[in-house]
Amino acid sequence: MMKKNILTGVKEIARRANVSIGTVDRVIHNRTGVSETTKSNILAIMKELDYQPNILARRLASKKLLKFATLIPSMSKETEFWKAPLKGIEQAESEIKQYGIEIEKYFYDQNDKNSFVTQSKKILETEIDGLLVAPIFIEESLEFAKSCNQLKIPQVFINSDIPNESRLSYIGPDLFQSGYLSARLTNYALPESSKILIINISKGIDAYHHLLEKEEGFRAYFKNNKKNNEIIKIDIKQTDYDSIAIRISETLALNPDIKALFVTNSRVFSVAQYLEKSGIKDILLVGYDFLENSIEYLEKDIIAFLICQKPQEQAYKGIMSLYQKLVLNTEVENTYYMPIDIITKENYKFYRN
Amino acid sequence: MMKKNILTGVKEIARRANVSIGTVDRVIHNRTGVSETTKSNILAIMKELDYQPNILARRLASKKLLKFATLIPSMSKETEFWKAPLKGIEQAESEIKQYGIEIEKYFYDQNDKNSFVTQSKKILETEIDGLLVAPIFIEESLEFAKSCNQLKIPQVFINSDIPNESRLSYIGPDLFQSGYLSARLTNYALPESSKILIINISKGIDAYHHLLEKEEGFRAYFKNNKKNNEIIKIDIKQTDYDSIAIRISETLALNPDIKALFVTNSRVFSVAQYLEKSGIKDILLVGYDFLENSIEYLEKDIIAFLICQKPQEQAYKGIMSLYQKLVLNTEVENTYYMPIDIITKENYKFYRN
DNA sequence: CTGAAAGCGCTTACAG
DNA sequence: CTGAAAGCGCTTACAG
Repeated sequence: MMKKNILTGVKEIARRANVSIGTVDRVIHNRTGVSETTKSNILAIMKELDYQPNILARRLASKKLLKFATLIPSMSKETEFWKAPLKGIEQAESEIKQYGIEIEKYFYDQNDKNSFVTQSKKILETEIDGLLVAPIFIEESLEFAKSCNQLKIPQVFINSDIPNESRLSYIGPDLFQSGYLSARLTNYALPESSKILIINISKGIDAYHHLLEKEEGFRAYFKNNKKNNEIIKIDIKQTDYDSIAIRISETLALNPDIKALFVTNSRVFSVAQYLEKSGIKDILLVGYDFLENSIEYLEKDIIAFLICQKPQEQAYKGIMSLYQKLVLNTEVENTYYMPIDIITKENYKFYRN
Repeated sequence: MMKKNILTGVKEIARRANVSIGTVDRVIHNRTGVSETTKSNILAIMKELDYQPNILARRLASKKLLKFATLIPSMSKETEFWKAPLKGIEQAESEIKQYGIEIEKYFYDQNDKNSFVTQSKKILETEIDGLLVAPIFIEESLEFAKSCNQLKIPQVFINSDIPNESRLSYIGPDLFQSGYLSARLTNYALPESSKILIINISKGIDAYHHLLEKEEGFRAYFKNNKKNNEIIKIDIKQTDYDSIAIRISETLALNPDIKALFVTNSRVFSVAQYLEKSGIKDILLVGYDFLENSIEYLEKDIIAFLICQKPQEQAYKGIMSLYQKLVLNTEVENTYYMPIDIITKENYKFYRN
C-alpha cells in the first residue's frame, strides 16, 4: 500500500498561505522576521489543518546537538542502589543518541556534600541543554537549581524531591506514602501488643530527611488506625556490619517484645544478616530496595517485604522527559510518582527494577 | 553545535565499495539483483563500519504502510477489565501512527467461542502485517495461530498464553506464580487452623484454564510450605450478584471456619459486595485486577489485596513489539512476564494499571 | 546486475 | 520581511 499523494505539512501550509515553506518554518518556530499579517494568516491555517510536525523529519533535518548532564551518587559496594539509575540513564542514552543527544555523566559521593558542590560547579562550566539530578542534599541542590534556572536549563529530579517550583519534573517515590504502606504490611502480621523498631542507617546527617519522611509515613499509619503498638527508633551512623549488629542486639536485649523491624533504606540487608547470624526467626523484617543482597534474604524468608520504586525506570523516564521537552516539545508531568511496589519471595523474579 | 561533516551511512558504504547507494540499499534489505562479489564486499564494509540504519530516515523515506489487527474481548460492565488493554492499544497507536502504522481493532465476546472464530476469520480476510490477540479460547486460538503462521503474520499474545512455538511474543502474567503469591499474602495474616475458600467465577467453561492455573499456584504455596489449612473450592457459573451471594452464603454457613477467600479473577468485587452487605468483617479477601469497583472495596478495607498485572501496559507493549519487529527490525523477547503487582489501600493511588 | 534521480517533511544557511 | 536551494539518510521507481 502506498501513501496517498496529498500535500501535507509545511508544503500544504505554504501553498495555502501563498508563501514559501521557509516562512512557514519561521512562524512554526516563532522566529522573528515575519510580518504580522502573514504570521497570523499562517497560524490560522496551521490551526485549521491541525498541523502536527513530523518529528522524524525534524530530527533528520536538524543539525542541532543537545547535551544533557546527569548528576547522581556514584556506585559503590555500599551504594549498589545507584547502579540501577545509571542503567536507566544508559538505556535512555542508547535510544536517543542517534537523534543527536549526548549525555555527560557526573557522580558525587553521597556521604560528602562537598563532592556534590564540586560536581555541580563542573557541570555549570560546560554548556548543557538539560539536567537530571538526584538532589540528596537539600540546600546544595537548591543552590544548584537556582544557577540552572538563571541559565534556563530545565532540570529533572529523581529519587527524592526538593521544594522547587521551577524544576521541569520530579520522578520518584512519594516517600511518606511508602512508609505508610510499609506500616500496613508490618501491622498485618503483627501480634496485638508487640513493639516495633524503626531503624535508620545512614552516615550522612544531610541525606537524612529522606529517611525521616518514610518514618513519618510509617508512624502515621499506626496513628491513623489507632494502633497502640509501641514504636521505638534508633539511628545508626556507623554503617559497617559490626556496628549495626551491636546496636540492634543491644536494642533487642532491652526490648524483648520487639516483633517487627522497619529499616528505612536498602541497608535492610545488613539487618537481615544480623537476624540470620543470631538465629532470630520470629521477627518480621521490612525494608527498601531491590538489591541482590536483600533478595537473598527474601529468598531465605528473613526479609518479609521489600518496598521498591523502580530506580532504573526513574532515571530512564527522567532522561526521556528532557528529550520530550527539548526535542519533541511535548508536555511533561510536573510530578510523576512511581508506583510503590511490594516485593516478596514469591514475586521478585518478575520484578523489573 | 553542529554535526561534523563526515559521510556516514549508505553514502559512506557506497563510497568505500565504489558502488551507488542504490546497490548498498539492495544488500541492506537483502534484495536480489546484486552480484555475489559486490554483495559480500558491501557486507564486509557494513560490518567494519558497524552500520546502524537511521530509522528516522528509513521511515521518512519509506512509503510502506503497515497494518496491525488486534483481537481482544469487548468491554462491558461485566468485563470492564478489557478497557485497559484497549487503552494500551490506543496509546501505542497514537504514538506510531505517524510512522505509517494502522491498527484495525476487532472484539469478541469472552463468553462466546463462536464470536472469537467469526472475528478471527474476518481478520484473515483482510491483509495485515501483524496481530495482537488475547487467546482466551485455547483450541480456537491455536487454529487461528496456525493460519497466521501460514501467512507469515507475526503474532503477539497478551493476558494469557497458549502453547505455541511460533508466536513472536507473549506479554502477560505468569498465572501460576500470581496464585502462589496470593497464597502467601493470604496465609500471612491467617489464623493457624482456619479454612480457605477458593472461588472461581466464570460463565465460560472454555476460558476456565486461565483461572485453574492461578488456583494451582495458590494450592502449591500451601503444599510447599506444609501448611495444613483445609482448602475448599467452589465454581460459580452464574455471574450475577444474587447467584454469587447465595453460593457464598451457603458455603460459609456450612464452613464457619473459613477465614479467607481467594477469588481468581476480577469478580472479587461481587464477593466484596456480599461481605459488605452481610456485615462480615473477619474474613480476609484477596482477588485480582484494578477495577474501579474493587478499588472501592479496597478503600473500605473489605478487600485486603488485589493482584494486578498492568493490562494496559501488556497491550501497549504488545503493539510496540510488533512495531519493533516489523519496523525497527530489532529483537523481541519471546516471553515477557509482567511484574506481579500487589495493590493495597495504601498504594493504589500510585498504581499505573 | 547497477546507477542516477526524485522525494519523504523538515531545517539551514544564503541571497535579496 | 521573504524565497529558493541544498541537505538530513534513507527508499523508490525508472532506465539501462
